[in-house]
Amino acid sequence: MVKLTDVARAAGVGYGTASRALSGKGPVGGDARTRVLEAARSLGYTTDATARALRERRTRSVGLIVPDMTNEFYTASAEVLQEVLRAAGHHLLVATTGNHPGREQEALQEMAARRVDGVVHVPSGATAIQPSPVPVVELNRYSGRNVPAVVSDDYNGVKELTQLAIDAGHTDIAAIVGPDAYSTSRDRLAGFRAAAQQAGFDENAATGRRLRVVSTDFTAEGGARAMRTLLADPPQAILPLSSRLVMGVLRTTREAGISVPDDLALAGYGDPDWFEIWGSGITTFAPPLAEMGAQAAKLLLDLINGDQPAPAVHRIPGVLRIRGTLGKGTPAKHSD
Amino acid sequence: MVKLTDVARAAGVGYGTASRALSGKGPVGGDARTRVLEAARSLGYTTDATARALRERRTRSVGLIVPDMTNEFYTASAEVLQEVLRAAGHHLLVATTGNHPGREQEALQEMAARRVDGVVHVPSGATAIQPSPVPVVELNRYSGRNVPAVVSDDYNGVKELTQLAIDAGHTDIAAIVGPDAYSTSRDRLAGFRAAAQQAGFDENAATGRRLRVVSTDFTAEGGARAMRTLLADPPQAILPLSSRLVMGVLRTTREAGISVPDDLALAGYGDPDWFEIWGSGITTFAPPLAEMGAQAAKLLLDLINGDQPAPAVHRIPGVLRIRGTLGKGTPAKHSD
DNA sequence: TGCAACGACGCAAACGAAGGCAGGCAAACG
DNA sequence: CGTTTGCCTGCCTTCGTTTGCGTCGTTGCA
Repeated sequence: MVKLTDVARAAGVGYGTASRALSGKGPVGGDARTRVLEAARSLGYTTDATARALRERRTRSVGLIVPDMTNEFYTASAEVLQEVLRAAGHHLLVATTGNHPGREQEALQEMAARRVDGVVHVPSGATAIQPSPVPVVELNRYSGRNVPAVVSDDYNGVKELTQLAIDAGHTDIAAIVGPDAYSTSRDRLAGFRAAAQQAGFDENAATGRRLRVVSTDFTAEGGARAMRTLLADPPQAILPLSSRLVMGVLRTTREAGISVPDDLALAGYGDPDWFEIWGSGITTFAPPLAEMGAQAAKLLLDLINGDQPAPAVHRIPGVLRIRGTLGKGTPAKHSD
Repeated sequence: MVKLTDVARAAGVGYGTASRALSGKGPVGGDARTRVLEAARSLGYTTDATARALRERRTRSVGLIVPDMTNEFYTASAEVLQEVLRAAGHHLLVATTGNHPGREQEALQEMAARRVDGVVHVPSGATAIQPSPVPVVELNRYSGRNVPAVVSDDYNGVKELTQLAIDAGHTDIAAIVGPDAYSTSRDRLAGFRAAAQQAGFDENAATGRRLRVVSTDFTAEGGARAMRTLLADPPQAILPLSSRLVMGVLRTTREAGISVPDDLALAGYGDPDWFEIWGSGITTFAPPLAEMGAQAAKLLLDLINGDQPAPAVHRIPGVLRIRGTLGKGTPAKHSD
């Protein structure tokens, strides 16, 4: 691997001069500059990022810690996050946790050991995670630690979505949510409850309007299981509040021969591209994944540059996609 | 940030001893060892990976270069790739190219500059990419350069898939493929042609059995466009040979009010989870994405360890998923 | 023509860890 | 009791880059 001293020797200058010529900082004669540049080009010199990182005390890299890389919910944000960071000269070090607090802690330590300039982190709910010595921005979920977070405005999104189901005339609505440990579960559930209770729904159907909540894990299998238990006394409308839960619910209805929306209305969460072409189209709340990624990147860059943004939860509004799965009574407003 | 000399001072030993105690290499007294370990623990010492990388001339990190992070086709491999590499003590540096040869070249250089120990690369078809000074394994596609590659056995997979369509009784079959620059397009197309021609299909329907091929780009929009042009003279069966092309085709048939499989039989490629629950289930060839990721990781680890595997294309067999979209004539064999 | 000032450039130190080398001390053996 | 052996240990150097400092030469102004 050709190094700076090789370039300097080839150009007939000291290595300090070569360094300055390459980096563009500090005064260097036009003649020497062109000789250095030419030598570097012809030798195929590329500056050693490990040595530079040691000297400069920064790596121009940031860590991304997500539960897994196959979930569009994370990768859609990650894609634009990566784009924004790359434009700012940073590269991405990725680790997955599978939602295990142990691996999450491990990943955080590994990132710190590698001296990344910052970390974007989808936190599990674990409270035992130790504070990181590098700037951290939370994405998708917030942990409650004193760290800025960028999330979707799930409370209002799911509230509106629920209102949509109510407006469609359904009087027996069930929501399926993920584990309470995740802020996403809590926010979505709160939005659901707010809309339903405001419309007079309660658990006992005292008013003739009934709401139910089933909690499971955030997987298709969890959704399928939850739906199966619901089958004993099926609601009129089901709200699986994550795209994987939607998947699970649809597997179960399919097996059970239940037609959506004819036998059961459905409104989902998330907007993977197949929602549009499934049956009559799945009505859903689409979180602003791209904007969230961009926002998280910007926040982290600010942090890296020494600015101290208030550690707050940034809730970005998403959009309702009104399609066919809520049945005939669905109003056409809000659609885009 | 606490460093080795801090630990050594706290433990009352020289920093060489501290280094040996921490790394476990070289003789160190039991007493000194425990003092060093204790000091490191209480100070929260974590060895500086940048300094270590400079000295050891390896980073314990590998680069992953993919077109984009939102495509399940890449992330499903990446997930297990990451798993295997992590188990071997390597971490992942990720770059996306958007299939731009320029950004691909740039990413390769960046990886080299960061002195990654190796690179896993989904190559675009560009021939102008310069050889990398670090070990490279190609994934999903092969470029023809002298580099080991791990791909799905698309030729045989698509050949069998096509045979399935033929066995179902369809006599007018069209395939939609991606750009010829990608090995995936060429292999899938070759498999399609092999099966069709062997069964007496040709472009002119001279034998009463007609095959058509439409080439477009590997996006849903490309698939939708291709399907729209096909609508002027619709085939009996359509084979969009990537999951995104399937998505595009289904968008068009939906808009046009064409029922799949009643009006048009379909067999796809890839197996995103929604294929199972779309309509009667999408019959498809599922490439072994997880195995490919694992295999690529193992190959790269061998390369890093100095072994020199023959630079060959490893084709891993996938599996046919026989579901409902090929229509009534579909035989039940081969299913799993 | 002399002096000052500034641009250009070489040399050296530092970033933090790892490993070679040599010295010291204790135990074991003659 | 002396010597050797071998483990333990501390110090020095190295990895490749950036940057501060000192020096030299040139130029401009009086």
